[in-house]
Amino acid sequence: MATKHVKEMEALKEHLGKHQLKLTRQRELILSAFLRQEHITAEAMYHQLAKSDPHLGLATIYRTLNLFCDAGLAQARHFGSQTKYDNVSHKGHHDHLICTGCEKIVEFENEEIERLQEEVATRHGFTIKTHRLELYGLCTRCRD
Amino acid sequence: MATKHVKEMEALKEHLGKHQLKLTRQRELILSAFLRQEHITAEAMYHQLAKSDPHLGLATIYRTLNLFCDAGLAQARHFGSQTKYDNVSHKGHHDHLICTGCEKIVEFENEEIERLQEEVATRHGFTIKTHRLELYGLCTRCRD
DNA sequence: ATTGAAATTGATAAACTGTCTCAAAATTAT
DNA sequence: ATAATTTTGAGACAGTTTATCAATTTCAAT
Ligand SMILES: [Mn+2]
Ligand SMILES: [Mn+2]
Ligand SMILES: [Zn+2]
Ligand SMILES: [Zn+2]
Repeated sequence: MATKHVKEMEALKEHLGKHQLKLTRQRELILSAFLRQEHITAEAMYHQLAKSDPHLGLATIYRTLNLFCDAGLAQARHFGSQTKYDNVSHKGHHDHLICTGCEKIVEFENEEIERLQEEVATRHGFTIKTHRLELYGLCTRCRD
Repeated sequence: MATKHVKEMEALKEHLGKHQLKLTRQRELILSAFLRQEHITAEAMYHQLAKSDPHLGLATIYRTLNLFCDAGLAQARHFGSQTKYDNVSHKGHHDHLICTGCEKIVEFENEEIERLQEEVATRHGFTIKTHRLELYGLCTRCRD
């Protein structure tokens, strides 16, 4: 465990240092759980961690996942009814294909689309900071 | 008022007819208000209509705007914290540029992007039903 | 190692948005 | 007009996330 997720841990520590925040047992725990999962919700992580740490509060998980967003490790996504926290620390930015049949999520990047987005923005005098592209449909399996 | 929004009124009536729903004073009122605004929230409309119709219930507005979505006149968007109802009756499908400085929203269409989306989906075995593309950034005015 | 200021936590209350309930009212077909 | 059916409005309720605050933990300075 000391060998895994070192880079992300460093990134977190750097953010903490810059904002006079502290490194706690909970933050380490939640980071480790976060990096082990994709597109996880705060509640899902709460129940998952409750098995080994029954007293970890839900509020702490929300706070910490939001902290990861501030630190640039995570990004909040609004697919279903609950916010999903997406790991963007090792992968860079990416967008999503979402199957409305089985909830499967496929990540993709397409720099041609990204380029055209810039073009559209420029044409309207905008400077893009972020964007969100989600394609909803049916995967192969669910189409049959 | 009899001359305006006739087409949308017809579309609504057609949907009502097909689903044994009734045409009420509230539905006419809310349709008219809806077509007068862009990207409006249920609450904003509630307060707006309260001036002339203090007893129009918030639930009725939510129900009716959702009805418009079913009828294909409206589309729910999730920009801010509240759902915005977007008029798609006369315009067709479109995506959005959103200024995080002044909340300005610019609509755009780009069939090249749409085509590339299809391509990405196909490559992953998906059949797209809908999609959502939102570009967040600063407009000309807010950049200075 | 101890101290103490500052940040964090966990439990829970509260906020917020949207839907559900249900009796009363309105609509539409007969 | 009558009656069957749908709709409405008021408020209760539900789901998700944030705020509150006393107790605990961290960490920098002794
Ligand atoms: Mn992702
Ligand atoms: Mn729009
Ligand atoms: Zn599927
Ligand atoms: Zn602006």
